[in-house]
Amino acid sequence: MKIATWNVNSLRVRLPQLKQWLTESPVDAIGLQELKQPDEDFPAEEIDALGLHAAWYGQKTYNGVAILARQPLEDVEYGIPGFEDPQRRVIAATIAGVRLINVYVPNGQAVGSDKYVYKLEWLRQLQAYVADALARHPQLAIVGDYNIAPEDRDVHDPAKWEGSVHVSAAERDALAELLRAGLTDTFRQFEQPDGAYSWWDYRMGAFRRNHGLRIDLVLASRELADRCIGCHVDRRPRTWERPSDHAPVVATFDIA
DNA sequence: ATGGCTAACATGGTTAGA
Repeated sequence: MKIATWNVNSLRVRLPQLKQWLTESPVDAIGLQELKQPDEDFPAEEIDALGLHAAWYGQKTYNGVAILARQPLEDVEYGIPGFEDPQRRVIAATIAGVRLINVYVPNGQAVGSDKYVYKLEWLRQLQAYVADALARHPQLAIVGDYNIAPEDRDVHDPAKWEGSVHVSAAERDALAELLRAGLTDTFRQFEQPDGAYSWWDYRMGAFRRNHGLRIDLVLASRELADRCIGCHVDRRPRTWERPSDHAPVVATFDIA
């Protein structure tokens, strides 16, 4: 079973690339972030034509998340229960017995800003949600754009980024808390090349120079992590015409 | 050099992303 995550940065613009990538690199399930479109614009027919089931939770202009899967989606949940949040950033579903939560963690803009405060509060809400989900679902994967680089090796120039948003201690602590609760960063279960990132700024030739961050993650519960047999970033779509600034990340599990 | 690019909304220039 292959589970992927991809921040498409506008599903309207990126639909052709999504279709191409899913055709070339079939996965069993994928979490998409930053749809940037209202629910009524979701390309349901085109996704159906790919042979995929889907659930989506969008909004105009900003945010928006979706799950696509080969098998039907069961027990779809929208947002974090009990957390009133006008920003649509979370969707969950069960696929072939695996619980999949797809998240678009707030950017945070700058340390100390209102958006940073919101990001940290949002992460606290996510921690509680995840603790509950882990208790209910032994086979749990939480994929998405975390907007946090877990460690300095996930940052192209740690000295330049030190203390700033995406790497600050409070953000990394929040992510570490998720891992302590019983999740594994599947990417780090395996030997990886240096400079493996999942996002590169559109500016400054950042992709060409590999000036990136690894902020898109596939986290897995113990039971699922034990069956994980690989995880990689697929940089190819970042080389295509009019790319998303994020690349897809794919984890493979030894499950039917 | 604190910008550089891209997308949405708008239909020029602002907001947001990371």
